Amino acid sequence: MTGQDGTSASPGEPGVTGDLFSPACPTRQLLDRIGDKWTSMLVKVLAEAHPEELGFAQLRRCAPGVSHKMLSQTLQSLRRDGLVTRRVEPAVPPRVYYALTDLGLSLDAPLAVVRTWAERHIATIERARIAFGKEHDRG
Amino acid sequence: MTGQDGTSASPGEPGVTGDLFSPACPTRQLLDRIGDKWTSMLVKVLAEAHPEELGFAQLRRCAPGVSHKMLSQTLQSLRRDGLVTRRVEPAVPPRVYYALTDLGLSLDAPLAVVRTWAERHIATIERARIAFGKEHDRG
DNA sequence: CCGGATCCAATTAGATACTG
DNA sequence: CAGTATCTAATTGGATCCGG
Repeated sequence: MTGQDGTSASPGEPGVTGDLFSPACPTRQLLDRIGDKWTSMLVKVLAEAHPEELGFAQLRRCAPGVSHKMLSQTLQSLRRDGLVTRRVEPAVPPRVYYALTDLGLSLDAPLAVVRTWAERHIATIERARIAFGKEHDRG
Repeated sequence: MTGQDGTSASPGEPGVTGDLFSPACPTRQLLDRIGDKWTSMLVKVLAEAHPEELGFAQLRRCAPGVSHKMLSQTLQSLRRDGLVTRRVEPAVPPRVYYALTDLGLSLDAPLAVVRTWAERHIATIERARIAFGKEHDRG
């Protein structure tokens, strides 16, 4: 599973590091998790609230369009990865509170960098899309 | 599309900005694109090669596991968004070369920040996963 | 109120085949 | 070799119900 690429890369090939790119690579898995539709949103919301905890229903309101199921599921993934904590208020009806761990909080900055890039360049990209569309219309 | 959240947020609610979170928001679309399985990988590969162009087959080798179809598709998306250029060598058999635009190149830094975070914390996260699993095993 | 389970619809990705 | 279309298999996400 190491250098066995078979082709042993022609001269023009850039550094095929082989670590980030193997499908089994844990970093890849992590990037998939991060790239998940709701993960970045929840991290942002929880980071802004930090160190305040947020209830399930609150989170739901903060992420318009998220279903009951997906929220539950995403939160569990985050919990599993040690990014958020979960606290159950022992009452009737029970309320459950979520917050970022230190690790989860540390993820917000990197994601913010990407968010900023997106906000900064979205206009350019939309223009590119329109231009691309026009280019495609006229055969 | 501005402040109309309906619920007018109870006091404990954090800043529901309402811009990033509406499903129709272009920044959201962009984040989805960025979070795509192959986008970040291709941007990295092309950024490392920059300003050298890479051929289709080369890209394929650099992204193990990507199918012919997905690579084609992802490259077209990137092209559509003005992140990569495409140059066709008029020969038989034809070769096609891809490279990042300035915009595409500028995306590499933000993504690198996330990659770095992932590489730096993957060990901790894997430990968390194992611990979480153990926690789950014993009822 | 929270969250897991089940069922079902919708989206997505791979394999194949065909065009330039 | 590069790219697209088509068909099909697998995955995902939403609605609903039930249990804690």
